[in-house]
Amino acid sequence: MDAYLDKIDTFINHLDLKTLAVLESISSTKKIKKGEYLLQQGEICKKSYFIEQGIARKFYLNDGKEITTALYFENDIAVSLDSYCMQQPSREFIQVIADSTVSQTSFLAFQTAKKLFPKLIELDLMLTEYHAMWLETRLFEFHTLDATSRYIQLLENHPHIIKNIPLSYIASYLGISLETLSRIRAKI
Amino acid sequence: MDAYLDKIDTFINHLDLKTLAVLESISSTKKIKKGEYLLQQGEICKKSYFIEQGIARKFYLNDGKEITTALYFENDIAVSLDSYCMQQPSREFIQVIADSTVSQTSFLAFQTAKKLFPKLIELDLMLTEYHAMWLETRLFEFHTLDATSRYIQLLENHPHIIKNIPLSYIASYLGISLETLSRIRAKI
DNA sequence: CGACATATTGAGATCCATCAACCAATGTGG
DNA sequence: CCACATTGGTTGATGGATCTCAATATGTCG
Repeated sequence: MDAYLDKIDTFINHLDLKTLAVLESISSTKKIKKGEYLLQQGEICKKSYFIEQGIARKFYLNDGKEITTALYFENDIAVSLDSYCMQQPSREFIQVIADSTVSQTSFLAFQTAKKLFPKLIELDLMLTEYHAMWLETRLFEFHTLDATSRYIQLLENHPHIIKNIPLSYIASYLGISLETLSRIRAKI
Repeated sequence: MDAYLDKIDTFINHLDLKTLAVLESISSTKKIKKGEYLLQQGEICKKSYFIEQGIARKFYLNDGKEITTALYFENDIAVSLDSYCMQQPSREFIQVIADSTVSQTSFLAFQTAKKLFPKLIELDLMLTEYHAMWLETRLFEFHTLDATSRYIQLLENHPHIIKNIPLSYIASYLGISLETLSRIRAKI
């Protein structure tokens, strides 16, 4: 799947200057402090957030408990997919959990830009495909791996996660309790 | 999310005649007998399969056990996403589990057609977005619901499934054992 | 230092998988 | 048409993985 990221990268680097300029013009960089929210539950996700630097997480509330569904690092794009695609209120929160710099792009501006610069539709498609493949990988892990294996998998693929993120977020991202994760770590 | 399907439907119905004709020309309808495979593990997924009539499932082998990852009915599109997008060997099988009629579209032909008829890229994007949202829903269920709730959820959203599909497939689709599913059914 | 978030550890309960036996329906070859 | 295999489903007993509740540490930051 990294190959696909490369493909996307190459695609962007080969965009004509006008298209690149438009992309630039509809994005703006912003510094966000740890703990602040990019998106609140109930809001419509009107922007996509490219993490230039820092960490963010996406989560929702279930019976008052926070369930972390995604963790974002440098070069990841954070959106609440259904809210973004359908422009409906979001069930999810997106929160920055370390001081960060994000480049945000308005959904509407991007829609307009896509009409004028069709290459951007292709880009959107590739990004969405990548995200869908990532979701399938994650489902695969829930389907086949037990808690310990899921954690090891995470360790191997994203070693930086453990150093920077509270265990409680990681545990809920893995779909296990904080205590179980702690025990898993003690055992390894 | 049904609203999004409607949107896609509307989009297709408003395509210009030429684009529709191209879409038609690169697709072909085929009858498939129960048990036959649309895609085998190791093959590259070179086609997408629109189920006009019948039932199919997607699964992979894990330690020799079949894990069903998707169930397809009328109007669903079956592909092995990563194999299709990246044109790499598939980990998954796609098997027809009832006599079916499918309309298959070649990946390559579709790629070519998209170059000539950009509306098709938009269509592809919408379909991919829909699929990604579906995956998120499924992940949500694995994350928050226990076996019984997942089954009930399935019952409510897809009552036709239970009538037509062996319990063993449903169980593995839900990520539980056949026996557990049987007990859940007895209890409800 | 005190306060509050973060992490570890223990004990008991619960969910679910596994193994194994069994039943019912369907189909197949002789 | 019968004997038997095959497939799909149920049921019981047991063990393991993981959750929950609760107590106790270990930060970390004003």
